[in-house]
Formats: sequence, structure tokens, C-alpha cells
Amino acid sequence: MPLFPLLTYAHPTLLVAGTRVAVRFRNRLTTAVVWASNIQPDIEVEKILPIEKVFDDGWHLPQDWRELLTFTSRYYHYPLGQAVAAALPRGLREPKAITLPAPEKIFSLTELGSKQDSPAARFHRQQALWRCLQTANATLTQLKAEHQQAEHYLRKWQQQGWVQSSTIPPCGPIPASQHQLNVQQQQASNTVQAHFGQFAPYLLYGVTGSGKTEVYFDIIANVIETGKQVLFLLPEINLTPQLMQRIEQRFPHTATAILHSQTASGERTRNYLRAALGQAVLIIGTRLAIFTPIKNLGLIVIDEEHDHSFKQETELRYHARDLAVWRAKQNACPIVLGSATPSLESWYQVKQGQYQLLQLTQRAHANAQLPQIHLLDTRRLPLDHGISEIIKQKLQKNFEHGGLSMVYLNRRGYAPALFCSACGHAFGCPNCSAKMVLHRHHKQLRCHHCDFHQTIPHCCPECGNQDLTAVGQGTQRIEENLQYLLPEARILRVDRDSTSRKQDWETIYTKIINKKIDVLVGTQMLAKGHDFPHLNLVVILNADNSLYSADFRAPEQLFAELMQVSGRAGRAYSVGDVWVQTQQPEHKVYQALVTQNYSTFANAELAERQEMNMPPYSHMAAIRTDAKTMYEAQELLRQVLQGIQQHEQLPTNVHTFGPVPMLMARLAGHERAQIFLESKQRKLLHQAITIWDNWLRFISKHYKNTRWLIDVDPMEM
DNA sequence: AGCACGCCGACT
DNA sequence: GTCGGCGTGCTC
Repeated sequence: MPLFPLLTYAHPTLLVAGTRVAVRFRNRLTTAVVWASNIQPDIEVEKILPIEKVFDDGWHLPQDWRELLTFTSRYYHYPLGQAVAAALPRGLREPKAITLPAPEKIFSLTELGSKQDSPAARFHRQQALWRCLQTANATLTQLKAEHQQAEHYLRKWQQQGWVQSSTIPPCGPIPASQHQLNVQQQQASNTVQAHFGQFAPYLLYGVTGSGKTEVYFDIIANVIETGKQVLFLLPEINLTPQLMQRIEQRFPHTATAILHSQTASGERTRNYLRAALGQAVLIIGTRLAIFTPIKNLGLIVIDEEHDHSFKQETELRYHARDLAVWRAKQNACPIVLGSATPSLESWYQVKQGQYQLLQLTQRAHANAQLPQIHLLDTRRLPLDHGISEIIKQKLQKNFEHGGLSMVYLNRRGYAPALFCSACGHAFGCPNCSAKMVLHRHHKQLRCHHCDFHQTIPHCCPECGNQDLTAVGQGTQRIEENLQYLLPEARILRVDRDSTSRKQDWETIYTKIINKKIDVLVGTQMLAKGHDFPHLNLVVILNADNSLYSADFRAPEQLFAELMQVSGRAGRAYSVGDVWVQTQQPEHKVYQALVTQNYSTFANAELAERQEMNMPPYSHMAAIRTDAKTMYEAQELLRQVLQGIQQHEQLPTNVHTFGPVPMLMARLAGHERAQIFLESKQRKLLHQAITIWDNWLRFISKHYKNTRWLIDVDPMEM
């Protein structure tokens, strides 16, 4: 519940902290977790209600997990109960008993069984099952693949005494890797291995295609052999079937648990418990997996550590990477943060000597070289449907030579804006401060920030003019243009509109690998984590938009994005070429991109951040409000600010900026404002947030229609 | 969050 | 005298 204090309930016997119970709260039955027992209640005894039910499953939420949540709740100024609810899978959030997952078993024929005839041929599924039992010790998963009702027959045959089962340890032998690590990779792995059993944070900085994953695998293999568990976090978009296949190949006998928001809730609860019980050794997941209780944690790996998806932007606004570092410290284990373009926060920690740097400067594939990057100044070049002549020729040539090209453009839809050619009226979203995007296939104007959409209007609502112009290029339009340019080519568009379901990716990937595609057109989805060995030409169109953003992290983000996209080229067989169309080739981001020199770029950015007293040189928190009008949203902040200034002694060295509208001032019908608190000292910042929190709680009662929230270490501006 | 409580104005 | 709208505060 959104309450900060703990509530007292009564029970005749002492309960272990971490026990799940069912209690009555406001006359409703809810799940609760025992945080402390045998305490002196702080309310009148007659008000205390009894615990209704104790879920004594032989397992409780462990102490280190409770400490993690206590920390999370305090650090992010979020009610403990709600933080706990966010950290539990559905199955544990419901006031119901759970069944603990059983340890994995293997099945084989008994001596008696091997003398039996196999089931009759007409029961061919049963026969397959039997054959599987004959050949080797088989796991339930393997057997289920042979026969859907494997469990039923196994039980039957076990009763007959034909089949026996035994439990197997969750970490079987790990076969040697097929990849020979190069010197740098081996060195990186060795360094981490030398620090098993102690807190040691590492930044694994490796250029795209340098084989970071193989380094992770090598370290993981070694931790697992010491009998410990591994937490492997990665951005949602990188949890590809391709990666899972590699893990399956590398760790065939290791029990893995996958945890992300797409996993079905039953499965997620099961995996959560398997990790907690030590039945799963390799725990793979997205940011939410950071809250998985792990019995014997020996290593944390964060892949693509710079990725913004590790920060949750709703409710409990945690950063999984930051919590991971905390957890590694708590569990005295190494943590490896990997990226080709590390976050400036992590890079700064290296500079401060807090994190140790591990570098991979060469591409892992012997023949692979870093791509050649070329800038095209579109102020001087005529564009035909958003594409310059040079790029047309490059694409044509590559197609003629049977190469695979990729056209990257971070805008889905047909055109990012629709204008009236007579009066200049722009079609904006009525709910958001954003332009509507033209989607030709669906014959709609859509807002990409809320779910508002409408059919394409045929005239201007202001002047009635019927000549409306679609301005700019989206992936659909580029796809259309390319098809016109290269009528013979097999072009495939990959964006959220074309690729919404999970299996879609698998089909696309097989098509690409089997050389059934000549040109890929797409957004972010194409940029991350995928290995297309034959890709040798990358074209980046119109990335300039974010150069004009007021967000101080925009250059860092754009650089990471462009490096990632460029890095898709020439990973294995051929030299990759990257062509970038821009109106500002002289901009620092593009200049850094051409040299592909992350460290020069990062150091320059850091110098600028220091100058401006921005993170990571200072710490920030945002207090946000939203209301029907911008005035109301800002008024609450102004009132609280005034109250604090008059009645409180804010710690010195904490600075306040605002209130100001958010960059995206209007979203889904709400006007949004914010105020920033900034300090060089974390502790002082937290003191200031606490004061703000108290005042907001107090004053917001008078502003019924204004909602507010606290965002510690904000990423959004 | 969501609900009970109580204050106050409007209406029978 | 009673109903209900809404602001306030508590939840164990």
C-alpha cells in the first residue's frame, strides 16, 4: 500500500521475517510480507488485527532481498509496500499459497524396464518417448518434446517399475567453448576471475563486434563451476532467440531461468522461485530481474549497460544498473558492466578509480575490421525522397554485388508530419505536445506518445485547403522509395509496426541469414545486438533531430545509437561501409562517429558536464507534477517551494531549478511540470528530497487535481 | 489508493 | 430535519 510506515498485525506464534502472510487491510484480504517480529507495537493493542493466514511454504523472502527492498524504497523515496509489490511476481503477490518448484529430474529405464517391449508402433508418440528413455538419461523438458503427456506415461511406467528417476544438480558439466578467446578477451576474463568472492565492479568496454558476449560466457562458466549463481541483465530488445540459442549451446546442462515482462506470470513465478532456491543457476532477464532473490549470487553481468531501458520510468523509478552495483556489493561478488559506448556515469566511475576498465579494442572475428564511416552533408546535396544520389548508387551497387544493406532511420510511419500547404497548419496531437505521424498503410494520423489516432483528413481544418503535404521521411516512405529505386531488390521493413510479435523476429532473422533479403529498412529494432554476418553497407538517414534537443544527455545517446547502428556493418566476412546523411557534419557527435573514438568523445562530454555541474559530477532528482493546465501543475511546485523556503532550512549545497515545463510538456492530456534538485553530495540531496516529500504530501491535499512524483537520478527531462 | 467521517449548504 | 457534496485524514 502507498504507506511509508510498517503496520502491526498479531499472530500467536513467532514468524520468521520474510514470511508471506494474508492480512485484512481496510476490510480487504491482501498479501503482506513479515518485515519484523516480536516488536513493541506503536498503536493501541485493540486496533491490531490478527494475521489471517500464514503461507508457510518452507521458504520465505530472504534477508538480502529484504535489505535490497528497504534500500530501494528509501533511495527512490517510494513506499516500501509498493516497492515490494513491484518486486514480486504475480504468483507471490496474490494472497494464496504457492507450490515450490521441484528440482529437475532425469529419467531412465530400470533393469526391469529395459527387458520390456517398447510400446506398439501405432502409439508412435509413446514409442518415441520410450526410445528417448532407452538412449540416455533424459530430462522432463526433453521428454515433453517427444510426447506432450510425457508426465502421465512416466508416472504410469514408474508405478510399473520400468522407469526410474533421480534429481540432477542444476549445474552440469560445461563443454569447452567453440570460440578461442583472443588475448584481450582472455585477459578481461582472467581479471574478473581473480576477484571472485569479493565486490569488484568492472566496465567492459569493447568496440562493436569485439566479442563481449564470449567474455561474459567465459566468466560465467567459471563462476558456475564454483557452484555459484549468475545474474545476467540485458535490454529487452537484446533477449533474442539468437542469444538464447547461444546460451543453450554454451551451457547445455546449466539450469537457466528467464525473467522479463513478456514471460507468462506462472512461468515467471516459477523461475523467480527456482532462482531463490538455487535450482536455476543462470538467471537471465531484463531490468525487473534485478529483484529476483538469488540464493548464492556469484556474479552480475549487465550487457549494454548504457541502455536507457534499465531505468523504469513509471511507478517505482529504479535504475537496474545502479541497484545491480548495490547488490554486487551486498553479496560481495564481481559485477561486469559491458558496452561499446558506456554511459558517462560508468565512464566517470572508471576515471575516479571506482570501476576497473577492461578493454577490447579489436573485432573478435579474425577478418572483421571496423567499418569505414562517411558523412554526407545534405545541405549541399540534392535529396530525392530523402535519399542522396551517392547513397542511391551505393545501394544499387551493393545490391548488384549481392550484398546486404541496411537503411536506418529512427522514425516509423510514413511521414513524421502533415502540413497544410496553404496556411502552414500542422496536425498536432490534441493530447500531447507532438505532431501526428502519417501512417499510409493504416490510412491514419497517429500520435506516437498516446493512443490517439484519426483518419487522414482531406482538408485543412483552419483554411479548408485540400492540398496537404506529408513532410519528412518515415520508414514506410523510405521503404516505398527504395522499392521504386531498386525494383528487383527484396526489401524488408523492420519496425514496431511491422514486427510486433515475438515470432516475427525469428522469421525475419532466418530470412536474413539465408540471404533472402537485400535491403533492410528499419528503426532501433535493427540496431541492437543482432549479428548479420553478411551486412556490409549501412545507411543512416536523418539522425539530426536530437541534436536540437535540450536534454543534456541527447548527444551521448545519439552517439551510442549511431555507433551501435554502424557497428552492425562488417562484423564477419567483409569490410563494412557506413554512410551518414546529416545537415551538421561538423557537429561533435558526427566527428566522433567518423573516428569511432568513444573515449575522446566521452572525455570531452565529461569535461562539459563538469563545467555545467551536471551528472555524473552532481546528483539530481526531479519532482514532477501533472494537471489539466500547466498553471495548476506548476502552482503546486511553486507553493511547496515557497513553503520550504519560508519554513525550512534546506541543506546548503542543494540547488533548486524550476519549476519548468517538461520537454514534452503535454502528454496524453496532462500538462507536466517539474523542478530539479541538484547537489554534489548524495546525502544532502536525499535530505532535501525528504523535505520536499513531506511538504508535497501536506500541500498536495489542497490540489486535488494535481498528481506528483519523485524521480531520483532522472533520465527524462 | 480508497473509504469513512464530518462540515455545511440546499431542499423537503 | 435530512440529504448529499466535498475536503480531510486514516488505514494496523
